[in-house]
This record gives sequence, C-alpha cells and structure tokens, in this order.
Amino acid sequence: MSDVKGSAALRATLVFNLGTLGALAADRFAARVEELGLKPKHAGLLAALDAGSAASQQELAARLGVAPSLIVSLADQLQALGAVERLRDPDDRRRQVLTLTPEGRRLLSRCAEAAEAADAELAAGLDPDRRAALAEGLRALGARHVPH
Amino acid sequence: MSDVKGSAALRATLVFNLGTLGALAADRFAARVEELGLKPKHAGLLAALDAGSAASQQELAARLGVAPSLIVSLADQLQALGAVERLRDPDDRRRQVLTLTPEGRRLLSRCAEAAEAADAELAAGLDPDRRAALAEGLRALGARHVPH
DNA sequence: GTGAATCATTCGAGCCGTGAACGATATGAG
DNA sequence: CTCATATCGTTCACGGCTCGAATGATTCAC
Repeated sequence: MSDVKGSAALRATLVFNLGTLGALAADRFAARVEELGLKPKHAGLLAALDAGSAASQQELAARLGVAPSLIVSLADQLQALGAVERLRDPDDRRRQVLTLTPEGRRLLSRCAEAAEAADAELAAGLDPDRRAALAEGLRALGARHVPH
Repeated sequence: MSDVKGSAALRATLVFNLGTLGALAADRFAARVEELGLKPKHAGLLAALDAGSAASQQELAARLGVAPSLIVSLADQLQALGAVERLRDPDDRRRQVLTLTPEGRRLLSRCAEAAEAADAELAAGLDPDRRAALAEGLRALGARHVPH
C-alpha cells in the first residue's frame, strides 16, 4: 500500500493515506529495531508476552495472528538472545510456556524507545493540536477494528 | 507492523497505530481490488499513469519506488488486460512509453470505488468530526513525508 | 566511429510466512 | 486399562513477492 500514488481520486482516500503512512511508519520502526538485532515480529512477541502473563505458543500465535510454526522460530531466536525462557507446562507437557527474562524486558523497553523515537521523527514539525487529533482518530479507529 | 500487540508502552505509540491500521487498510483495499483481478501495485501503476502523462517504465519505477523489473511484469499483466498500451518512444527507441487505454481508465475508476468502499467500511460508526480530524492529520503527515 | 551509458527484459536468488507432515503427550469412550 | 482421537510444538518444503545482476538493443559523448 506504499503502492498507489497519484490519481486524485485515490489520493483523497482514507485507506490510501493510512496504507502509505502505515508502511512508512512500519519501515521506520523496523529500521530502528533492527539495530537491536530484532525484527518487528520479535518486538510483537515480546510485547504480547509482556501484556498477558505466560502463554503457550499456540495462544501467542492466535494473539499475533500468525501461524504457530512462525512462533517457533521467533521464540528460537529470542531464546538465543536470552530474552525468553521456554518451560514445559507441568500440567500439560505438550505445551511450551514462554516467559520474559529480565533481558527480554530490557529489550522490550528498548523497542518502546525505538517506537517513540520513530514517532518523534514522524511527527516532527506537526503542530501539537493536529498531532493530538491524529492520535485520537487512530485510537478511535483502532478501538473499532483491532481485537481487544 | 500488524505485529506489535499488547504492551501499553508500544500500543500508545503513533507508529504502532499507524502501522497496525495501515496494514488493515491495505488488506481491505487489496481484497476489494482482487475482485477486479488486480493487486494493489497494479492500481498503483494505473494511478501513476493517470497522474503524470505518459511515462517510461524507468520513470514509473522511480515514482512507485520499486525495481524497474517489477514494472515490466506489472505492465505485462495490465497489457494482457487491455488496460495499458506500450509504445516505443520514437525519439528514443529504448524507452517504452506506457499509456492508459479507456479500459485502463475504467479499471482505475473501479479501483477508486474500491478505495471509497473500503473507507466507508473502515470509518463506519466513527463520528464525522473525528473522521475529518483523522483525514486532516493524515494529510498533514503525508505532506511532510510522502514525495510530491 | 568507438566506447560508455541507458533502457527494457529475463532470470536466478532471498526473504517471509504458510500449511502439511510427524512425534510426543493428553483426553475420552468403552 | 486400552485404544482411538485430538492437541501441541517442531520441521520442512513450498509459494508469493521483490530485488539485483546479466543481456541485448539503442543512444550519447567525444
């Protein structure tokens, strides 16, 4: 959606602007997070772990809206970084329970910093009223469309 | 960027909301445009052709921010649909000049309809003031970051 | 006229995510 | 208790998407 350019009729559209700027924002965030050795999905997984308490990989896959097999490799990499621990659930030894380590929490907070830095860069030179209105509009839209 | 979920610090962020909703908007648009047998990039190419006047594939690649080789296959497909014409530029026979056919213009306007329909779906139940503020905020942001 | 630059095109490669297997474990019916 | 069935995590092969290098045609600079 960084796609559609030109053509007044498309440019005037909400989906067009949202798509374009969304891709831009995602790229900026990805660039910053890459310096931590992470992809956005890694940050997503860390955040999901921080939000709910310890969860199985299936639950996490559902939360993030990705295939369970993807969680496996994300968790592998985060585990290699010492950011998460895998524990067999003693009540159901099929389940792998993932938990954040202190290092994981540190990484997550650096991801949050990255997001805030990207925010500042994106909103630079935007007058505060407009920025607040934008944030509020996005929040309202998200409330209607993003699960939870 | 439909990634990062949970974790208050990230959720509060502009990039997070923009990224999430941007991906959502892009998906909705893609779904509608697919019924026309097109991908979003095809719509992007049509729109770019409509915006500037006849352009070489190199120029189009630059405008869309993609590799020239991608333009080739997009143009191939659009040509097969009868939406664009390829003409050798008589002043420089290396260049292929792409132009919209009437069918191309028809398709483009249906893409615009798809975008508007996706808009309506997205903004349903959002009060008009908020929606206007959102559109204005996005416009201002785009003006600062999207070329041209 | 000759060599360097530019265009469109083809083709191979890389990244990313999915879905179909598979083994281990758990659950329920008889 | 036992066997059939379902669920979890894991591996692996594949498809979609995009890029970059190589190629051939054409133009440009000198």
